[in-house]
Amino acid sequence: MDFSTELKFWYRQNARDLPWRHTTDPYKIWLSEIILQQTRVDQGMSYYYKFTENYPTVFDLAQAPETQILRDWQGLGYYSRARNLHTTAKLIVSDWGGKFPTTYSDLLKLKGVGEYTAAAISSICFREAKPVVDGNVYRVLARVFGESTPIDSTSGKKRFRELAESLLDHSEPDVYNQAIMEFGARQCTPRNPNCPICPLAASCVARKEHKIAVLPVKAGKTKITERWMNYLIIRHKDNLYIRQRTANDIWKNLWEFPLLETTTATDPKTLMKSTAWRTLWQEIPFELNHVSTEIKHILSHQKIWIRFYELTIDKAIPKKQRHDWIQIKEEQLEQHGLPIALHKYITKKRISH
DNA sequence: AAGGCGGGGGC
DNA sequence: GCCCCAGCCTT
Repeated sequence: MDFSTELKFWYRQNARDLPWRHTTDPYKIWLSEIILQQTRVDQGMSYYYKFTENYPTVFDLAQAPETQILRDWQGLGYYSRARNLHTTAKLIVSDWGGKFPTTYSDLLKLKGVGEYTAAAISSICFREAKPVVDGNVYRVLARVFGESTPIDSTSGKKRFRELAESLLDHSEPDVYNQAIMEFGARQCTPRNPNCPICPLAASCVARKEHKIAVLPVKAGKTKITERWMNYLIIRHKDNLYIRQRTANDIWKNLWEFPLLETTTATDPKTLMKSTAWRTLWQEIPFELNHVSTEIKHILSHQKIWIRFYELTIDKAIPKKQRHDWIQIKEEQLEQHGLPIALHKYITKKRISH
């Protein structure tokens, strides 16, 4: 059996029953593909159900306010996906009459749809012969063919794309593409692949040359930067103050409490004597109720130390001194998408009360 | 061509 | 701790 036949044979016996495998509706497939970018199936599953239920059609998604979409995306990460999701939904309605484009090249023009996603949608929904090249495919091809060009280099991407092109099953691109990804996710796993029962073991170069552990090769190393965030949870009766993060930074367009970010670790005493603190409060009287311990929050490229200051005030902060904060009722907080570290802190508080 | 962008899970 | 996940966009 050749490569694609072997993979499809394996797939028909080992495919998981996943909800997006029961449809070829491009809207649903698009949703699932965006959700699954850099995301494990197990993690994305509940979000797929949430989005298909809350937004059954592209019209529902297009009409929804972005804040609501970000709230539903809360916790999934890479929030540009949610913003682009909204942008594209609106464009599909306005320029395409609510019907998705049917070709790879047209799909590729959509915000948030790159080569991988365009190939996935066009092959699964329209059987266009375009190979998907995702993390799974890099791993399977690198091992089976002993390809050691770094997958994060320009030349490596070209090599793997060409290799994938040459292997693509043109008669069933939809089945083949899902087969090779499923094979990478379940059989040829990053660590401890199940080589003893692998149908490709006999021809696998990495297996023969004992390179399973070193393939695929990745060249780049991400630099981790540290940040210190001090959040002010300011209560006035049953009101809270929040602001939206609008800068080109992590958590863009999500909501947060008033923030004092420092460039080094700063203990509460020092922070409350700093000019930043005094500038923020000016003459407003407040009562400090609680200061949390430092909470470590790890992102792929940042290590963030978060401390929460819980305060109450007797009089609402005058508009002039409110910076870009808005005042909301405490129960309205859940209508806003928060970084998951903030959401967890608030939720835990509520339970402990 | 390189770097930024989340959060969770496996080991 | 480190690595990886149905990647994409910006500079």
